[in-house]
Amino acid sequence: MSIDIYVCWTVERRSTKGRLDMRVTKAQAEQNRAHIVATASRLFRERGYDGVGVAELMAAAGFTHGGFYKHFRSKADLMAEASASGLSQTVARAQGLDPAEFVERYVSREHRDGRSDGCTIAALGGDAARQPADIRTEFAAGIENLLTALQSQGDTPGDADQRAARMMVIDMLAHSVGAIMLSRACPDGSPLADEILDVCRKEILASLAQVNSDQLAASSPET
Amino acid sequence: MSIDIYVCWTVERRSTKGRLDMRVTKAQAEQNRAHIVATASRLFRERGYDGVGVAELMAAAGFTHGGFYKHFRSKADLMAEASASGLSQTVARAQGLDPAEFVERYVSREHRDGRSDGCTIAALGGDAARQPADIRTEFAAGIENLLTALQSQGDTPGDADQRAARMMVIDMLAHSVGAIMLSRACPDGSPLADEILDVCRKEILASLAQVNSDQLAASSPET
DNA sequence: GCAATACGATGACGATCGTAATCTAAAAAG
DNA sequence: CTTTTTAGATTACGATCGTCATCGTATTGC
Repeated sequence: MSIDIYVCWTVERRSTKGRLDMRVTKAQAEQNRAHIVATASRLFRERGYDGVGVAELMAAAGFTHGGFYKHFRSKADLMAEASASGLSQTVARAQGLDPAEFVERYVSREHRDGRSDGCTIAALGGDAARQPADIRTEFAAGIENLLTALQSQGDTPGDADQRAARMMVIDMLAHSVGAIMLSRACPDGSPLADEILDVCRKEILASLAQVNSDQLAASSPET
Repeated sequence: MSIDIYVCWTVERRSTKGRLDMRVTKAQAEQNRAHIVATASRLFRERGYDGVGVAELMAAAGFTHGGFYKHFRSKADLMAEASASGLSQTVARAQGLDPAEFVERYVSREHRDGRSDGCTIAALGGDAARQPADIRTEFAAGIENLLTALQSQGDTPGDADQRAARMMVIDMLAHSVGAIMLSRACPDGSPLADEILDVCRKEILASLAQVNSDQLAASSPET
């Protein structure tokens, strides 16, 4: 997943150092741009929007800071794009998972401890709330996409109460996000951090199971 | 609530401008320090730890930035103190509320739209995860205090399964925090933002009611 | 092939960042 | 009363911030 196929020809290029300045194919440039966005998405998740500067970001992608504004109109623009990229990655990973499977992976120590490769909502949701409208719009779209992805795999095949399924998924997502964020706010080896995760995973799965059994009961006419 | 009794003698003082530099009572200094912490707690909640500089912070409190290091060893120190202050405010407000009352106030539009006066966990939890250990320790302590405050008012009077009550409160808190953060990440007038809040409030209250009825059923010996 | 284009490097800009030294005068200590 | 202490203002440090101007060159459009 998220293989990051980007071959580091740029490093080679920069190793030639001094004066061998060479221009780059249109396709290469596009690829470079995508690589910058991917790098930004990772770095922002790790240290927050304000925690990474343009220069450091470009350096991490294998470039100098000068070329930045050939690709993006501002840092805020990149923030929006990197957010969208990260969010769609989360959506892609949720595809084909039923809610219980999603929760099992989402509310886990591995996810909590892997900020840079984890869910953008959990990593940057708190920061996004303070950002301009276009970034929050990306978040809303990402959340909406995640909802439909999770709903499509739900156990409600198809009838009028897809509304109930949507409600269930919204609630489950908020619950899972809250569990991760609360756990991450605690010190690293903290017992409370693990307790929060374990308790919430159990409770969320239980409430999913209960919804399913309610549905079963509703579908059988008697008792 | 949180009346901010701090009388603005400092403004008067600063209006005297130029050369009337006067020293301040030990009690005044202590009061000033507390005021700086309170101002920082509010500003940090509004704009994040990285979103407010020392100079702006001191100016907001009515001082120049020079005196800062007479009160705090570093900005990180103030961040820890401001966090602790904000967290204990949240705990104080939760005192005497049963879980349902807490949820009703917490998972609300008023709370979501009032970042600077709202819960520190919801406002800075995402940022805290990226901060040094001492700040996360403050958060863990604050969360623990909030848990006991909410548990003390729960409907479980006192027996061996206080563990169940604790689990319930942990789960409810993570759920509520997630709802607020998710809603805040959406654009200002967004329907999704309100939908998340409404759905989650309803579901959290429902699950609280169910826990209560389960308890009732368990306490009565037959059926 | 020639001219125009544009990616990326280099360097610099004003502003702001966290931190610190210096100074002043009144409160605290004696 | 004299001395010491210290809260807070002023000023300044070096680093970093986001942004931009300049330039060179290889790619692109003709």
